Amino acid sequence: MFKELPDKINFSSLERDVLSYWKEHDIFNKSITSREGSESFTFYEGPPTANGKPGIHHVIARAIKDLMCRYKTLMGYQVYRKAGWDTQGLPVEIEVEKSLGIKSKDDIEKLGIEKFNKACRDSVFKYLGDWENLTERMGYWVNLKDAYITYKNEYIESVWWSLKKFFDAGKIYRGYKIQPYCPRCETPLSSHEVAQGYEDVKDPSVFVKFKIKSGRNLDGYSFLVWTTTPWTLISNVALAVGANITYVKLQFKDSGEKILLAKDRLSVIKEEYEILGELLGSELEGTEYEQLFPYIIPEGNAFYVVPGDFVSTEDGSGIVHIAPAFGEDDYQLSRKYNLPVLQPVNASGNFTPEITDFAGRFVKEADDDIILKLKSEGKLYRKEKFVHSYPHCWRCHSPLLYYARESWYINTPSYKDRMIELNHKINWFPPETGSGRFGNWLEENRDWALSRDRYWGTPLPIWGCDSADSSCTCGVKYIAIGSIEELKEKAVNFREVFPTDNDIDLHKPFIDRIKVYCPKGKCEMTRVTEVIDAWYDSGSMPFAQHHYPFENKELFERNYPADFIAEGVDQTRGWFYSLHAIGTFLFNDSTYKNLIVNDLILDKNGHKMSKHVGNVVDPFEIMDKYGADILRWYLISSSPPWRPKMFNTDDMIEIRNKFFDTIINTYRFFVLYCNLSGVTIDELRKTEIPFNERPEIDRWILSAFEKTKAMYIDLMEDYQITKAARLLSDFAIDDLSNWYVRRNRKRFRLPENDSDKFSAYGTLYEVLTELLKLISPFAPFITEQLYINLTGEESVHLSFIKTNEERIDAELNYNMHLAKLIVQLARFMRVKNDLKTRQPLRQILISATNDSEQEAIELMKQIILEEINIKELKFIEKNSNLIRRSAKLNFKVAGPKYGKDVKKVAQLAAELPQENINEVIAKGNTAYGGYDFSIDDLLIHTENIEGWVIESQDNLTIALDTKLDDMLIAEGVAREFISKVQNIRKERSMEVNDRIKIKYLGDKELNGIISSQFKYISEQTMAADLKAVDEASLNGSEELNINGRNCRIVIEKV
RNA sequence: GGGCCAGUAGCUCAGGUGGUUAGAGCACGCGCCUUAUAAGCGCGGGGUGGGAGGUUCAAAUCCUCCCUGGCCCA
Repeated sequence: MFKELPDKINFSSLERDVLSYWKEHDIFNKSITSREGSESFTFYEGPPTANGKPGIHHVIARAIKDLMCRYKTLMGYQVYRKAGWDTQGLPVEIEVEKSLGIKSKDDIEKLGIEKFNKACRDSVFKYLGDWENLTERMGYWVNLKDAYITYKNEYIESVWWSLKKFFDAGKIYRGYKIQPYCPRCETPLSSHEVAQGYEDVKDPSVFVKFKIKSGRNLDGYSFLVWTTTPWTLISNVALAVGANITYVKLQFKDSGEKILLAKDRLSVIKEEYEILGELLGSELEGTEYEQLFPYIIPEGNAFYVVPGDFVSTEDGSGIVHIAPAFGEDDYQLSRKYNLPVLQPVNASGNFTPEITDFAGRFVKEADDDIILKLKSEGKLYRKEKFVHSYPHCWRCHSPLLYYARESWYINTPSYKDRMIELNHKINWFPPETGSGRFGNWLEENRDWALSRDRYWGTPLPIWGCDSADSSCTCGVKYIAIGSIEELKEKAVNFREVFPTDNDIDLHKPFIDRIKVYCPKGKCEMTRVTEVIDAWYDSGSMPFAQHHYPFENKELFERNYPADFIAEGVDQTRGWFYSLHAIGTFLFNDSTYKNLIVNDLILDKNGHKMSKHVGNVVDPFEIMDKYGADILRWYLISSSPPWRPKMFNTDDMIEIRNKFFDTIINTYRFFVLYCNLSGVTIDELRKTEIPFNERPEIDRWILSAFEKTKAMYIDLMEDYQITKAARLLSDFAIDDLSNWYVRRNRKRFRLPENDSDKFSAYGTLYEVLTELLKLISPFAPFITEQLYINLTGEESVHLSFIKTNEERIDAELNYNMHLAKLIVQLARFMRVKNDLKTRQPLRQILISATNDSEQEAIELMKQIILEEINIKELKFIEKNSNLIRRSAKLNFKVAGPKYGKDVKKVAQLAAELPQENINEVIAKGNTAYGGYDFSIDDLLIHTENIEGWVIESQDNLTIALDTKLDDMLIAEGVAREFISKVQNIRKERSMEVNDRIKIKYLGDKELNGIISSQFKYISEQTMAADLKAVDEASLNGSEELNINGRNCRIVIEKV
């Protein structure tokens, strides 16, 4: 007996049952061990930070990862799936700062780094439970027990190994550069961190007047200068102009004030003016002006005009203010012209005491007062506010400042070309993310700002000579340490800091206490203070997760590079980049071969989900309500994952009703009849009918299924998961359920030993079980339950997808397509002529366009006739002169042939006389209006068949014989009567094999018809008794309308 | 300001190497089929294919510009 399903399935509880089954039977583990020795499919898990709650957007990425891994397992690959956690870096520190009520680095120092880092370590897995629950509940198979954790010594050691490689190759250097800097966290940020944090803000936009000191005929003029960061004006040392830009001298009509600006930027001047002359930027070079804010008097030459090739006339005034400490271009210019650098801002972003008016104030907040001061001194021309996107700290949301700072860099541009080259090998889904967003990023690759002036991170394993500048003559400034072993060897005081190996903790503050000997042995070295960017940690996971190269060498090599990764689009310049940058250098190969990028999940109305707005969807709630299968199916099938998705729960109901209920009901149907007739799995095996002996319709569904499977595999191999899901849905609903099962219901009720019945059982069984395999990567729960019930095997996820492409019969598929088309047309005609399908008709007449089509229809005859309830199918001779046809030009063929004449030719084709049409059908071509038409040039439609009502579509034309005789009418009545009885049975929830007694009373004619159809009606309705009775025996009767005749009826269960 | 993506029915989405009635599902109305189905089928209403140009015999599809939205960058 097959297990029956309850009428109402609670997906959520079914899924929980499956989860405990998996756990109990260790199915996940078996899905890996059972593939021992097979080719491996390598997947890398991008580590999430477990100190934030998981959301719905995590479900989509994990659903994608899971389904590809499950699919590859079904295809026979061995797929290791090691989980991982990103546990270090600023996000963790910020959480801890919040919970400890700490606001700055000073507070951390006061608390003590040891305590602070311990708190970080403890907080890392704050939401671990939520993450594990989500992972398990949604059915994401990943090995959580053996997860890599980035703060572990082993992990850090591998990272050190890689850093030493970079260092020894001369790729890591200490540099002085303008960096985006978070004044709150007091640390520089890497470019990919900056990329995370753009926000729209309202900033001041001011035009300032710089008064010219002396110059050729420029006395009394001021330079008009535009800036959006007034606070940097205090540090101004120069102005830049474009050498080839034309500038104008103008005078305001009202005030008489004289101003200089680029000619192309005159639109910024609002009042009336007069132009007094033009000159080129190059002529302005060297012009001196008065210092705007004389708080600090710099040494050396300053306050004059220099040329800058970055100056444009796109916005502003065409004159750019230069503050070398606060801009990349500015800094480069200061190097070139030996300009002084004014840096009156401290590490917290506050003005230093020299700036008397603003001392101690945060620079951005001083903007407004600086503007006021400019105004009161008559130096302000105009101020506005404007909204633009400005980088903010991606964790604490403070606006970033651009600072000249010293820190450590990786010289990634030195191998940028190789990164670009290797990127071409990667299959990006969608490709435009790889070529556009990622490709452009590589093209403009910058040095990776590696170091962070923070605490909870992988310490940069670089030690510097304590006396490098003065007494020491060894000449070794810095060395990198690449392993614990190496550290032990070179350390001065290893056992003092770490008495035993168990005490080793590579983090601050301990590691900072270790001194090492200079390689020349003369002096001691101290570790630099910085930790590294946490993105470097995650980008090291391919090797660090296996503690390579210290352990698992072979394991790593077998699993590098990854065949597949998947994450959100926000990782493009995050994890995708760090993997690529590290992998390219270390292994000279792309770290991943294929990747699926998923976009954001928005709310129903296309807005970003945010706690603030309160439109966040809780994945647990959704899974409780609809189930993980449906959620997963929805996320993958509703639109390609790389398009922003508007999350709408209504769509999930539709998916359940249409797709999942159809699968489940197909299963129910199969099980119902198997159990009724006592057919078991064993019996199915014993009674298997050879493929070639099965009826056409069985061979058709198997052929259609194999075709679907082949397409599915093609799509999945190409990571087209959305199309694959839709394909399965279409097959299950249209072909399997609504055509095959519906058409063959009767065969499932045939008497016991009928081979036709066994063929139907066997066919449906096979398609159903195999189909469940294909669906299982997407919806792992329900498929598991049904598959186990059907096969008695341990798990669908341990099975193999096998192809039987030789069963694909293209001709048969086409024939069935034709049959469906004819059926559709016939139904349409019935509706038009008010003839319901239950009324049998005498004959259908079909005009086939050619012999092969006629043959095809002949083969499908039985199916067509049954489906539309017609007695006979006949063909009209294709050259019968009863047929009136019309022709239309086939543009696709005729277009290229006739070119400009095509319109004229189309006109001729439309008016082609009947004889010519007949000729072209008979001979293949005909001459008309000076053109020779071949059959391929034309689309021929049947307009009419004399004496018939017809309908046509494409090349098919059908006619119905709508005349009824007594026999047909009687049969129609019988079918109507049966249908009514069946409906009553259904309403009363009778079992399929319950026997009944029917008493009825109609008019004389109706009674006659029913009794003449006695056998047919009794059989169909499972009636043990069917008799006409009189008024008196009709207690509790129901009133029926049988094709316009009244009839009363009583039905009783026997 | 630059890059990428999207704009097709009230909603969600197909199609897209140019070929002349632009499709599906949901929702709405009418009808049909059915003792597996909350399913299915037919018909109907519903579309300036974001807008404007251009190339072409022919553009939803190719090109240019613009508009709107999203993401990314400066």
